[in-house]
Amino acid sequence: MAEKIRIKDIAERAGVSVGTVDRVLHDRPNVSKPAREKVEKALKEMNYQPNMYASALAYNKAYTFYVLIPKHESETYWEEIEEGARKCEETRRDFHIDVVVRYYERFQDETFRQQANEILADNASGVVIVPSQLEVTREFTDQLHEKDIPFILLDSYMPDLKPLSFYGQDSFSSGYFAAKMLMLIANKEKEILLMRLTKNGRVSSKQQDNREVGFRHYMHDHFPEIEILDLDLPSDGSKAEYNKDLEDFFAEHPHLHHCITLTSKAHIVGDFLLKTNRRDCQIMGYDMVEKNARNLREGSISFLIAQHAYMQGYSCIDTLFRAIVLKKKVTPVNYMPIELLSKENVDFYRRTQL
Amino acid sequence: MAEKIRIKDIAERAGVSVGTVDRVLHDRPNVSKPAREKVEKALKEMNYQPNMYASALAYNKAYTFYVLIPKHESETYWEEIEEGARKCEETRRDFHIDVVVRYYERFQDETFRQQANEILADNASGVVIVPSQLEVTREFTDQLHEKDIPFILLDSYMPDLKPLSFYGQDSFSSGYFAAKMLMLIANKEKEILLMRLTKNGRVSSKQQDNREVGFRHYMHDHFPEIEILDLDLPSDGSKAEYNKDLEDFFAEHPHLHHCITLTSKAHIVGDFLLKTNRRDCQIMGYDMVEKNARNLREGSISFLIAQHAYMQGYSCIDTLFRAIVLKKKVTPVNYMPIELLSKENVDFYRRTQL
DNA sequence: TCCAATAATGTGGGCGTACACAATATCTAT
DNA sequence: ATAGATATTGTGTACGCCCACATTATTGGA
Repeated sequence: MAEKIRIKDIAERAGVSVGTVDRVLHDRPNVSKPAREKVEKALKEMNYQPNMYASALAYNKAYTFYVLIPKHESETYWEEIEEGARKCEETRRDFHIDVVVRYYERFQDETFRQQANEILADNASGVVIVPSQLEVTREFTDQLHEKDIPFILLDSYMPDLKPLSFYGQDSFSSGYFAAKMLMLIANKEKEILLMRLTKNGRVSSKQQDNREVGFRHYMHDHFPEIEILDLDLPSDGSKAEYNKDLEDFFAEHPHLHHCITLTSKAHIVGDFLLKTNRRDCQIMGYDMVEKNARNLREGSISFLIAQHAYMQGYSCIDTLFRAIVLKKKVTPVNYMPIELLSKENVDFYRRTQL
Repeated sequence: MAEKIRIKDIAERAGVSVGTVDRVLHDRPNVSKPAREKVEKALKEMNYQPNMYASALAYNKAYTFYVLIPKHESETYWEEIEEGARKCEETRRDFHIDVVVRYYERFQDETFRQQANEILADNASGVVIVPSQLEVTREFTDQLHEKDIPFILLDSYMPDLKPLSFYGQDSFSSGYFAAKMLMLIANKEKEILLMRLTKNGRVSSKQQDNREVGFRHYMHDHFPEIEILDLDLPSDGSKAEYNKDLEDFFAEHPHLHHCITLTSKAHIVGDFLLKTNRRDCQIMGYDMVEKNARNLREGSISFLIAQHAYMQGYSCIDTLFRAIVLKKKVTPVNYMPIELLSKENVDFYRRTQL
């Protein structure tokens, strides 16, 4: 059974004191070459693994991790991420981990900058960032690099910024997969609807954009003859506006039977269909938020693609923890699973396996 | 921000010594009623949460968790479970957790009994059991109850045995879901093939059996006109035997285009189809083992249903750990997600999110 | 060669908790 | 009231590691 090797055992084997072993372990100065070599040899031979709990206890140091994400309402993808992060804070409580969440307004760079500056002023131990536009995000990460503060990118991958790690879904593959699934039920159609959320005429997130590329890619390769109709809804519209837009659209296209959105707002269409009693249209969308789950169970949404938002939030904080507190190496790029949910398996989709 | 409240702080607030607080915390005798009340009041008011790492350090006690599973080869569902359990052992190493895996032969009760007895003799702190037949399993769990050794059931749920917890997939729902997915691609068929693995003419596991119930249930409800052809292969057959049986079957049924198996052996059919160059037959099966993954990527398997075997092994050990070492409450029934894998999303299926 | 400066090494206290044991306080029977 | 038993409370040490400080060895300059 795996013997517990302590620093003391290493010291004895190497014929030095625990202080010297400690210096070697932490790469601190004032160790003679022969001593260092003896210790390193003993370390390797005995396969020393530090007891991280004793270590954390002795350090007795507090860490503050900041999370910078878009402002959001309840029952959203972002909220799930936040809850996952909070859960990790709780799990690691005994290591003195504090998680502070800060919000910025999408498309308002100033709010991003302001929050970024506050985080910099507060001397964070690490940061999780849901990127805004590349340039304004870079302003922030450059300063973080300067201050040697590790950060993780969440949701949107920008390798140029050299993050410690990335968590999110491969949007292209996810859109590609979504198309495949939609075509299992819609392969006989002449036209399908792609509902998008836009802000000032632009698609409202890089994720949505990339998913669309993957989606169209699949359609082009496998079903070039199917026409993809676009319907853009304002990302900050009201229920009434949405219903009017949808009403108009469906009036124009009475033979439409399949609709997909690459956002978490499938429930807008689902509610509309239920309300107007259209039972001959199937919908597909993203994210296991409560409103979507309800539609899925009732049958007004056929498929959802989920991405373990809760787990993403959890993993980001836990990765900062492992990198900064435990000083372990971490995986630089983490694509989350692309999961298909339907009425039949949605009840087994769980927040976390732990 | 969350202030760290220590036993010492509680002692001061309650006006007693740390020893008394310790006695209250561990429900040990020799505490006067007024003292106990003062301490409990302070505990509640200050919301004391023990530092489990300091606690583990002080306990300095070793725990041995046994895992009793069927004997298996590499690249199987069982092996993944074993690896997950090992991973958890490593993660919790600093708590002195040892995981010992024992194997029994399926359908040979004697081997199960023998391993069970050894585990009992070794004084396990906790046990994870993949159940054999109900009665022989009960013999074991009765003794565990008698010795107050907690155990977790894995894969097959037997509530009568009163386990501490259960991990596994809901087999009925999983078979039901499998049928739905198969019917997305096979809804125009007159007949489909259900390939089963049997031992002495009986289906070789309770899981497989229950999945079949769910599967047939869906078919009966939604596609009663489709004929389900059975083909039973021996669970311990050779590649040559399999190929011969399949050859015979396909000769008899030249118009068969869809095949499903509710076991992890879809790759047997996949390899056969590749080898005999039959490109017009689509397969569905279970479990993300390497052989299946290869077939999936090459296109000879269309869908797999996965159940996070690795995570199941991990969670079982971690649950024993949380219950026994940390003395926390644990969830009694844990159904794992029912996940759909296809060529397009298989690369993002990950062993663990942590 | 000797002393001061510096490099190398060793030692002890503390992190929060558990538990054995020492030190009191309370009670019972004489 | 007092010895002796028992119930209650307090204290000190250990767990493995980190780090400040004390101690010892080595070096270089006069």
